[in-house]
Order: sequence, then structure tokens, then C-alpha cells
Amino acid sequence: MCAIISDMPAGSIRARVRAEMISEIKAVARQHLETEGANLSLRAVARDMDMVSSALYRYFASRDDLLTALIVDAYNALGATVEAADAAVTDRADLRGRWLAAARGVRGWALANPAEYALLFGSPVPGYQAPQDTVPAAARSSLVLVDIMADGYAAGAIAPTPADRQRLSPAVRADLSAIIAQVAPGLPAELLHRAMTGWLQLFGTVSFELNGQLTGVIEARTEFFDEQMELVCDVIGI
Amino acid sequence: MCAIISDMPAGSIRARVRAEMISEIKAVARQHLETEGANLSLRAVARDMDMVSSALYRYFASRDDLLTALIVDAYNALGATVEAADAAVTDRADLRGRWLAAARGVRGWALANPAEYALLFGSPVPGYQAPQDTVPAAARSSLVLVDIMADGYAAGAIAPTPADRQRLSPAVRADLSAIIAQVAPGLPAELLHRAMTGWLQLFGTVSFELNGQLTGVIEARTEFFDEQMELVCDVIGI
DNA sequence: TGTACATCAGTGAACGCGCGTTCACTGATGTAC
DNA sequence: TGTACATCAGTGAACGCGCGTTCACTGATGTAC
Repeated sequence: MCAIISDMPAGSIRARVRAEMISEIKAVARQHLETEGANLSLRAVARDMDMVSSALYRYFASRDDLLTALIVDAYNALGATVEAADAAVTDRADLRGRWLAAARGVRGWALANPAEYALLFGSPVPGYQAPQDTVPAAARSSLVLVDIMADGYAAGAIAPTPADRQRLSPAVRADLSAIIAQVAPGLPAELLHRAMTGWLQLFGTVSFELNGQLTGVIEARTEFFDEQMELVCDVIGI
Repeated sequence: MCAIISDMPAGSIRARVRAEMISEIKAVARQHLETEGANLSLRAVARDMDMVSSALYRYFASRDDLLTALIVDAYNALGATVEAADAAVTDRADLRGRWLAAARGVRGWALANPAEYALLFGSPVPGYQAPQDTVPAAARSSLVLVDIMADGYAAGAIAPTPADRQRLSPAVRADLSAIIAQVAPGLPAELLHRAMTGWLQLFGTVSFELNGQLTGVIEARTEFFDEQMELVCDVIGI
């Protein structure tokens, strides 16, 4: 559950005001994440809204519930950004162009929303356990990458090589098959494996940039990112 | 500065007891990181040592100083592990074997010390700014990877391709050259670029495993990791 | 070798601040007759 | 259309807890003469 659900008639004035309040609480909380990191303080959020801290409990049952709502929102915002970036590529057969667009979409969103990115991909918040609600939202951005591979396979542009087949162990193949059944029926496991390579490279690069691991090493961040992504496209054969 | 420096005669009993105390404080603090994440509490550490919290100030000037000491230690522990893993490969010309050994060294250390790994590569601790002291220690593990490339280049086993040269932008080339001058004189920038691809893939994969991004996706973690590393060795040509 | 002195480790109390959550309550806003 | 009642938002005080850091202090341990 993200926010406390009331049985108010939907669309009523009260329901609309309530929805606006929830949005504003989340917006203020996002600002706090930006400055304070994941140690989100309910009292600080309430203070910024000129409310008493206990009033927040009308909207969220606990601090963890608010965190969960922020996480789900962030996954969806990232997912929507990446989906839009991919969709903006008019030549749907241009797999590399689509992949690069999606990758730049991830990086752009992460740079614009570093605190939310950290919430999703940074070290786990102590004492917080993400509930199942977050899973579908979490998958959205990754699904874009899988779709690119699936489109390429359907069009005959990419296919597993013998070297691919040899590399995959039965155990990993089984894991991949389980995902394929849910997400992209018919896609060869080898191609999902390649997509995951790109996925790891993409998020690894973005995470290192955001966590400061490139400080003093690489200054031309945008060029470096693009060249890494070009290289990874070579690897996965698109 | 990691610990408060006193002008006691080195090697005296007091100096030895003092060094042991510092080690024990750090050890207890490491245990707390394991359970509580990066929100390290001096009072909690003191409690576990049956001391009063103010006594810790004999050994560390502040909480941040203790954190810095833990970070430097962790970087060094990781670096030593990776160096040992590489050094254990007797056939020094077996670049792929050395790379895989180093990569498994990183992953093994990370799985054994997840909290410390998070401290190094996770989201930045709010309000904490790493001082310059951490830089040399931070570089150790990466240097092993660079050395493998440098050895391969010196032996004539790997060399830049025309495609490599074309890909690199002048800006990134300049960044890479600055590092090469300090760390591996004579190494072509293209080969350092390849090493960084592997470096990003390696830490990206380990971070995703530790942060739970593979939960419900890949269960055969060790096989998956090895296969990703094999693939990345293909990419960087070793 | 014995004594006076300096150094150091650790104590305990305090300052000033933070936090999440509960609970009885006051008013205002909506709803049903 | 007007009134009685129920629902809801927000208040303010409190509980019980945490934290980093400072400071004057007590003893114990070492050092110099």
C-alpha cells in the first residue's frame, strides 16, 4: 500500500484535495531526499509543509509507506522516460539507435534525479524492506531493453551464435527461460543474456558516475558514456 | 587523518595498547555497518565496547574520521584481495585467467563484506565528504586490471584496432592520457578504455547482485557472474 | 632505587538537538433526512 | 431548504527513544631526576 486509502466517494472535492495533498507530501519528500539522502524524516517534511508531523499520518501509515510510494513513483518516472526515449526513434528497425536512446534516457533521468536514482539503485536503506508492490514498476525500464532485442530477433536482425550457446550454463539458462516466459515469449535465452550484459554495463556506468567513482578519472562524462554504450552495442550485436 | 595521532614513543606498551584499541573500535564499527548500514553510531559502538561514548574521542576526532578510517581500510582490504588473486595466477601471460581471477576476487570480497562494499561503492553517505586520503587506497583494485592490460600490451598480445581509434573522442582520450601518465606510461589510451569497460561491467554486476537488483531474476549468481566476465573478456580482447 | 611530576585513558553529566508514533481533541466540511 | 449528524483534517502534547560532542574530573601508567 502506498497511501492510506479512504472510502471517500471518488471525484469528490475532498478526494481531489486529498490527492493533491498526497502529491505535495511526496514532492516535498523528494526535495528532502535530494539534500539528505535516504534518511527521510517525516518531521522535516511536515515542517516544510507548515503542518504538524502527526498530520502526515492521515496520508501515509508510516515512514516506510511514504518511502515505498516514492520508490514506486521513481521507478515509474524512470520507466516512462526510457519508454518515451525509445518510442521517439522513428526507424524501429534501428536497434542500435533505439538502444542508445534508451541508455541516454536512463542517464539523463539519473542526472536530473540523483537522489531518486540512489533510492532505486543505491545501497539498501537500513531497516527498509521493499514490498512486492514495487516489482512491476521496477521492471519497466528493463523491459524496454528486452523489447529492443525481441524486435531485432523477430526481424531476423540478430540471432544466437554458437559461441553464445556454448557459454550459457544450464542453471543460468533456466533462470533466463523463466523470465522469457513472462516477458518475451520465444526470445532465445542467449539474446536475453546479451541484453543483460548491456543492462549491467548501462547501470554500472551511470551508478559509477553518480556515486563519484569517476571523479578525477573521467571528466568528459557524456562522451565517455556514449562511447561505452557504442562499445556495448558492438558486443551485443546490434 | 584516520586516527588521532599522539606523540607517544613508538613501540611503547602504551602505543601498542592504543593501536589495539583503534583496531577493536574499527572492528566493532564494521559489525555495526553490517547490521545498520552507513548510519554509523558512535554511541552504539561505545556501548558494545563497554565504554562511555566520549572515550572514543581519545582515538578518533569525530564520527567522520572513524568513517574515513573504515573506508581506507576497506579499500585496502579489497585491493589486497584482488592483488593476491591476480598474483596467484602462475602463468602471467594468461591475461584472461588473470582477469577472471581478479574479478572473482572482487566479487568474493564484496559478498564476504557487503556492508563495506556498500560503503565504498554505494550511494554517498549524507553529509560525509571523503577526504583526499582515500584516493590512493581506492585505486588499488583498479590498478590490478590496468596492469593486466599493460602486461598484455607489453607482450604484444593485445593492441588497439582501427575501430578502437575511431571510437575514442578527443576529450575522453585526453582524460585517459592523464591517467596513463600517472599509472601505466606507454599504454595506448584505447586499451585503457577497454579496461574501463571491463571495470564498469565488473563493478556493475557485483553492485546489482549486492543491492538486490538480481532478486527474482537470476538465481545462479556465480555462473551468471562468470559468464558475464567471460563475455567481457571477449569484448576487451583478452 | 625512590620519588615527584607529566601524560594519558576513561568517566559521568550535560547541552541541544533530532526522530517516529500515539492519542484525545477541536473545527470544518460534507451528507441524509 | 434547513437542520442534525457523521466524517474527515489537522492540532498539540506527550512518550520514549536516539544522537554527536564538550568539559571538568579521577586514577592509573609511564618518565625524569
